[in-house]
Amino acid sequence: MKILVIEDNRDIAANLAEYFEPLGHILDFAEDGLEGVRLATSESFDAIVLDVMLPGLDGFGVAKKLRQEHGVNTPIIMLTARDQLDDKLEGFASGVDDYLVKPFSIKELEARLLILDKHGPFKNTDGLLQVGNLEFDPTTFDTKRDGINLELNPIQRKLLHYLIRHTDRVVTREELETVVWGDDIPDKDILRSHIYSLRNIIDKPFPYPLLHTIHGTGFRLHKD
Amino acid sequence: MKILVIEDNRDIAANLAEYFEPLGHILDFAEDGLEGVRLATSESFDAIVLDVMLPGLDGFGVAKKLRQEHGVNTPIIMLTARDQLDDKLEGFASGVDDYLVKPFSIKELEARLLILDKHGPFKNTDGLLQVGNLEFDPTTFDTKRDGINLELNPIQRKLLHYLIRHTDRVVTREELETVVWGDDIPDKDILRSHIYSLRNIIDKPFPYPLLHTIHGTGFRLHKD
DNA sequence: GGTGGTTTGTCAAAACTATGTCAAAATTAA
DNA sequence: TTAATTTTGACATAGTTTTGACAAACCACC
Repeated sequence: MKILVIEDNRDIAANLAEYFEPLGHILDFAEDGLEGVRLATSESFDAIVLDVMLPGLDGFGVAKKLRQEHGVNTPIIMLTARDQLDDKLEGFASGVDDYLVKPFSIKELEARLLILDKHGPFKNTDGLLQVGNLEFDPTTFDTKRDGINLELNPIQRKLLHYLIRHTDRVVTREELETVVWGDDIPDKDILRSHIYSLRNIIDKPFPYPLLHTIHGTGFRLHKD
Repeated sequence: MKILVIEDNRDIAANLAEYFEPLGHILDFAEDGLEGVRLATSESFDAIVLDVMLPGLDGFGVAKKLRQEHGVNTPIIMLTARDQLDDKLEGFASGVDDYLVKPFSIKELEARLLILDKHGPFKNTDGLLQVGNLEFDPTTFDTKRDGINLELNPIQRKLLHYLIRHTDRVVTREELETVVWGDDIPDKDILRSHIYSLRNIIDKPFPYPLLHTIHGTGFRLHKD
């Protein structure tokens, strides 16, 4: 299984790695809530282990953000220090799938993770992002408009993924450049070419465009 | 939801009825293990609430019977008086999906039932896995496509097993490398050769390929 | 409403990188 | 030792990204 661990306590994180990695699982770590959200939305995992107490955005916030804003439906197990019913209910209300109270047994965590894995991909199809008739599935990379399959290359995918997650909002050129190149933003204005080619695929063959230019600022993906 | 409650304590049963029925759920009751098995196999439920301590066949026995002998994969939530790790692990090993320690909060039970409902019945994982006409049995390693037996070597098996468990999802090179070599990922790009040889076996002799390359990211096993 | 500077769109060729292919060498297991 | 498996490297191919040059659109100012 590929598991995302969102936990600021390095001892716990190290323990999990030590136990699960030799069993053939792949763990990724985030040390705070926002980093967790970033990872959970940019890659695909089989499960997320989420601590409640985190610097910045707490566990409930992370779960809500993932479920409501990003349409991520990866199973989440929440870890908490307090065995309080209200915490659990708040967790479940935030979209959490299971709940473990610290100190927890790593074997119980394993058993619960395996259960979540067995349940497999969810029956509902959210996780699928869409604007109007354009849709993008971040786990399979399937991209369609009007039911027609579109083929994107890696940069086009990153751009569309970011744009579609921020549908209707104006996204600056710098944001997009950071999404694609991280901190090594090229000095030339290469983004232009990529936006051009993205448009050729997602807009050109269709009656009206979804990707609009905001002169002097950036771009905006929206219907109408 | 339609819920089967297997519980010999009438007070608890009455409480559950009192709480859940007004919420629109339908409850059926069994007072011992065998009666529970009989009901669970003769009707279809969305979830089963199962006490461990039962006259005759106990909860573990009921779960095992349902899963192994009757192939019932309705989600089961187990109730126990003791908060012992071994009990929980035995429960999970018997095929139970969740676990609650008495005295439990009825609201927590409700939250957990709703989650199980959202997940639906789990897929059988010890049975064979398949995509299209390709099948792989993780216990015997039998591999077939179009009914024709295929011979895989250990690395090819690991790759196929991982890919087929994540059918349709884009799997990164890094994931596959971790699956095969753990933390000692070779510095050269050896994976390429193994994918090549895996393809020679599972795709080359057949009219259309199932293993697709996602340039810049990894691979994806899927039909069409 | 024209004018000049700036930003963005267009496109194809060049530079680059990732992947496919295969056979021989090295390693490991029987 | 023999047989099977795994690694290596070399070359071919396919796909991606960058570049640069020109055109069009936009904006601010007169």
